[in-house]
Amino acid sequence: MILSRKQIKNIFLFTDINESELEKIRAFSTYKKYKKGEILFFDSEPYRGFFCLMEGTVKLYKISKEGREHIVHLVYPGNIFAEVPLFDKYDEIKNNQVEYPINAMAIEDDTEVIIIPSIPFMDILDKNKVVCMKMLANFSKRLRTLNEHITSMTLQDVKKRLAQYILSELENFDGNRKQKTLIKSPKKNEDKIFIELNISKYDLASLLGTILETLSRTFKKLQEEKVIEVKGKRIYILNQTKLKAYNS
Amino acid sequence: MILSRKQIKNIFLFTDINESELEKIRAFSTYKKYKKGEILFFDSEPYRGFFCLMEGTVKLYKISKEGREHIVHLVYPGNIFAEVPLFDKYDEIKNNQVEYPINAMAIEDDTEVIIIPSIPFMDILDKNKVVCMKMLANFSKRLRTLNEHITSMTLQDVKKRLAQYILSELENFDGNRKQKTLIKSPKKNEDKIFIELNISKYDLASLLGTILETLSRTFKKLQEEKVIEVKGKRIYILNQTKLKAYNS
DNA sequence: CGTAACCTTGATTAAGATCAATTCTCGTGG
DNA sequence: CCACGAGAATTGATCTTAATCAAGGTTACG
Repeated sequence: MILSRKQIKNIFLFTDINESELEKIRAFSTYKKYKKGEILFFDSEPYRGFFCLMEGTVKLYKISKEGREHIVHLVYPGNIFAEVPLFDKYDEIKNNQVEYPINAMAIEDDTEVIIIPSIPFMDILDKNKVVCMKMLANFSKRLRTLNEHITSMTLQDVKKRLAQYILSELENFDGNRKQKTLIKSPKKNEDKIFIELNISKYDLASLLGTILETLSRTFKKLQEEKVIEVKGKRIYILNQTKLKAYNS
Repeated sequence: MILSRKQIKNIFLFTDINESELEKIRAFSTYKKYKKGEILFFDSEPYRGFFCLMEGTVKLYKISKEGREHIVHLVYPGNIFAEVPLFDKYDEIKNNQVEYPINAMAIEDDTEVIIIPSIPFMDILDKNKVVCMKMLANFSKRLRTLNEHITSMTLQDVKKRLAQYILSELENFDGNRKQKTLIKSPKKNEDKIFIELNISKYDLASLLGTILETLSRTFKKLQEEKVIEVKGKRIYILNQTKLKAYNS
C-alpha cells in the first residue's frame, strides 16, 4: 500500500512542503502497519531511517539489565521519531554503522507508519529551509519535554508525578495528540470532569518511572484523599485544586 | 570588553561561518564574566537570548519545591546553552513573553560567556545553512545525552550511575570538553590510572540525581570493593574491568 | 462462560533520603 | 609559619518511599 500525498501532509514536518517534493517523499518511503505489542525496532538494531506516525500510538522505551522497562516518550499521530541519528551520525549512516538508540513498540492495533530512508531525506532537507526549521522546532519541543521528564523523575515522588500526568491529560493536549484523543478527554458526565486513560496502567507506570503495583497504590491514595475516583480506564477529577497543589 | 572574531570561532556553532557574518555576531553580542557561584539566569526569568560558553563551566539545574537540586546538564567551553526557546517559542520571544526554562550557575571562577540576542541571530541562521545544520547536530547530541541521562536515573542505582560517570570521564571526552580537562585526565601516576574530578562532590551528587551523603557512601562502597581509591578530587582506578561490569 | 490479560492488595525488603554530629581541607590574615 | 574559620566531605542513626515477592480478583472478549 502507498499513502496519498494528502496523508503525508498530516505529518507536521511536511505540512508546508510543495507538491513535487511531497511526491518524492511518497516515492521513496515505505508504509507499514502494526498490531498492538509489535516491535517497530529494537535498541541497537541497525538504523534504516526515521518514522512518521500516521495512526495509533508508539512507545519509545529502554530496558534495564534486570528487565525493568522505562518509557522515555509516547508518540502520537502526526509526529516523527528516531530522527536523532540523522544529524549527529550522518556519516556513519552512509556506512551503515548506526543503530537505533531505543526500543519502539506499537501499543495500539492498526498503528500505521511510514519509514523515510536517510539519504533521500537529507536531500529534501537540504533544499527546504521550512523543513529544516520545522525539524529545529521539533527538537526544541522534545528537549523541553525531556527536561520536564527528567525533572519530575528526579525531584518528584510518584504521587506528584501521577498528579502531573492527570493534569497534563486534562489541560487539552497541545497538538501532540490527534483528534481522537482530543474528543475523548476531558469530558463531563453527571457533572463530573473525567479523563480516559489511553494507555494501559502497565505503560502508565513505566512512563512515570515506577511499577504497576506502586501505581495502583498511588491511585488508591489519591482516591482516599478524595482527589480522584478511578473507574477502570476512566478517572474522575473530584478536586482539581488539590490535584494542582501537589506540584506547588 | 569585546571578543575577537577568532575567539568567537571557538564556538562550534560558528567555526565555519564567513568573516562578515562573524563580524555581525561580534557586533550584536555582549560579553560577560562570572565568578564561581554566580547565577547567569534563573528558571522563569525573562528570556534575553542564548549563551555561548568561552571559558569555565556552567551547570544547568532545576530545584524542587523542597529545595533539592538536580543538575540536568554541565556545559563546557565551545558549547552553547539556553538556545531551545529560539525554535519553539520564537513568536513569543518577539513579544518578550518567554522565560528561561532552567537555572544556570557558573561553577568555576572566570567563567566567560557571550550572550546572543534572538532576533539578529535568527537572521544569521536564516542565511546560513551551515549554522542551521550545526544547530540540528547540536540538538541531536543533546537529545542523545538527555536520553541516556533519563535512562540511568530511572533504571540504574547510584552505584551504577557513579561507575558510569567515572568511566565516561576516563574514556577521553568526545570533544565536549576543552583541552584543559583533556590534559588533566586520565593520567598515570605510580602506575595507577586516575581521573581528577573537575566539579565539587556536591555537584557530582546533584548530577547523579542523589545527595552528597549518599555519594560519599557510594564512593566508600566502591573503595571497599577495591574498584577505586579516592584521594580528595583524585580517583584512582584500581579495577577497570569490574567498574565496567556494573553497567552490564 | 472460560481463559488470558490486566489490575489490585498484602507482607516484606532494600535503597536512598533526612537529620545530626564530626572531621577534613585549604586559603587568609596574624 | 601557624592558627583560625568557612566550606567541603564523611559518618552514623533513623525514617520513608518504593521495589519485590506472592496471591487473588476483575474485565474483556472470543
